[in-house]
Amino acid sequence: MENKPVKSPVKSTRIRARGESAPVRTQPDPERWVEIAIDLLASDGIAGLRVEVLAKRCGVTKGSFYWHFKDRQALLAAVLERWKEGRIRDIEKTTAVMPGKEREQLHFAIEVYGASRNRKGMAIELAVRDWARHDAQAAAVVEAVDLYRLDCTRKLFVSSGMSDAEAKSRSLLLYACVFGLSLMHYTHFDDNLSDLKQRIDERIVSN
Amino acid sequence: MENKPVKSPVKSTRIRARGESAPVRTQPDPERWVEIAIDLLASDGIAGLRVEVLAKRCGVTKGSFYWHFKDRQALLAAVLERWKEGRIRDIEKTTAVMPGKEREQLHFAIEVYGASRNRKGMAIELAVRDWARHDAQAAAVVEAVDLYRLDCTRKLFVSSGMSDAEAKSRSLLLYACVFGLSLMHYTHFDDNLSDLKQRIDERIVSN
DNA sequence: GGAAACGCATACGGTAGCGTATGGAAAACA
DNA sequence: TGTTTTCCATACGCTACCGTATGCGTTTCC
Repeated sequence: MENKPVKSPVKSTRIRARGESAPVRTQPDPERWVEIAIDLLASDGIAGLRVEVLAKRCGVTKGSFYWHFKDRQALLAAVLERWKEGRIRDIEKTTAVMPGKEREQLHFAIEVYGASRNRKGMAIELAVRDWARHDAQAAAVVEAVDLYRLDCTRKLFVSSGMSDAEAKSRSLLLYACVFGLSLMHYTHFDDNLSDLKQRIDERIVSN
Repeated sequence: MENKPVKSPVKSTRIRARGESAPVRTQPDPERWVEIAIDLLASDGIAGLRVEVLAKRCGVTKGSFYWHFKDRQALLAAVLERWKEGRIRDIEKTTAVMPGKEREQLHFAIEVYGASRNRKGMAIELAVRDWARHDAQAAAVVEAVDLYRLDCTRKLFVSSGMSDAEAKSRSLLLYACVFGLSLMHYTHFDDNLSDLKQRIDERIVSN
C-alpha cells in the first residue's frame, strides 16, 4: 500500500536479493524520492510539489518517476504516510513517561516543537497543515497526528498528578501556543523567544 | 496604486460622474472583483485564485478582468491591501481603550479571533499566512498586521495596569494561542471550545 | 445622430504540468 | 552469450493557466 513499481510486482527492495554483490546503488531508491519530495514540500508547499520538478531535483526525468509511482497521488500518499510515522515516533520518544521528569519533558517538548530550532520540521508541518485544508487525505493524517500528540502530552500532565480533564485542556492549550508561535516566526521575535518559552512554561505547564 | 483601468487613466468610479441617471450598475465595480477574489482565496487558497476562475465566478470572461487589472499581480496586491486595511480597522475597533473595560475587551478579542465564529475570516487569515510563506509581498502585509494587532492588545494590557514588558509578552502569547487553536479546528474540539476560551482567559489575560 | 470611449467576448500564442507510449542501455539471469 | 528484467530518456497528447490582440455592442459626449 506504499509506493510500488507499477509495471512489475517485484519490489525494488529486491534489487540485490540474491547476488548481494556491491551495495553501491547511490541513486534513487524509492525512499529517496519521498525524502526529496518532503524537502520540496517544505520549501515550496504542496503547490510546488510537482513531479517534473521533483524528478529534476532527483537528477532524472519523470520517466523514472512514473516507473516508481503510479501517479502523483501515490507520491503524495507516500509523503503523508512517511510524515505521519515520523511524527508519531518523535512524540512517542519525547514523551515516554518517566515518573518525576514530567515537567522537564514538557519543557523539552516546547523546545523541540518551537519554531526556533527545527525550522525545516516546522516548515513541513505548516505545509502539511495547509495542504490538509484542501485535501481530505491530508486532513485525516494531520488530525491523527494532532490527536496522538495531544494524548501523549495529556498523559504527561496526568502522570504529574493532574485530573484528566485538566490535563486534556492544558495539553490542547500548550499545543495551540507552540504552534501558534510558529505561525509568526519573524526575526523580530527571535529575541524574546527564550523569554516566551519560559512564559509558556510558567503559564501552561506549571500552575 | 490600486486597481486601475489599464487602457484609460480615467477611473471607473467616474462611471456616473455627471449624468447621474440610474445607479443600476449591478455588475462588477472594481471592488466586486476583489471581494470575490477574497472569497476564492478563502475557499481554495492562493493557488486557487486564478484569473479565469475568478472571472467565471464574476459571470464574465477574463477579457473583462484584464480591462480592470493590469495582470494577476495587480489583483493580488489589491487583495492584500484590502485585507490589511480591513484587519487594521477591525482590531482598532475592538481594542480602542475603554478604561476599566480592558479585560472585557480582551475576552471579546478572543471570541472574535477564535475560529469558532468567523470561520470565513479565519479561512482568509490562514490562506494569507500560507501565501506569505512563499511571497515577500504577502509576508510584509502579514507582518504589518501582526505587529499592529500585537501592539493593540499590548496597549490594553498596559492600560489594565501591567508593565510594558509583561504586556508585550502576554500579548504575543494570547495571539499565539488563539491562532494556534485555529490551526486545528476539528469538530472534536468544538465541544470544549468555550471551556478552552475560558482557560485562555484565566491563564493569559487574568493573572 | 455621429464619434469617441467603455466594458466585455472571442481567439490566439505560449508555458507548465500530468500521464502515456515507446525505445534503449545496462544489469541480471540462464 | 543470449534473453529477460531494470531503470530511465524522449516524445507525445492533453488540460489549465497567463497575457495579448482584436472586434463588437452599448453608453456617453458633442
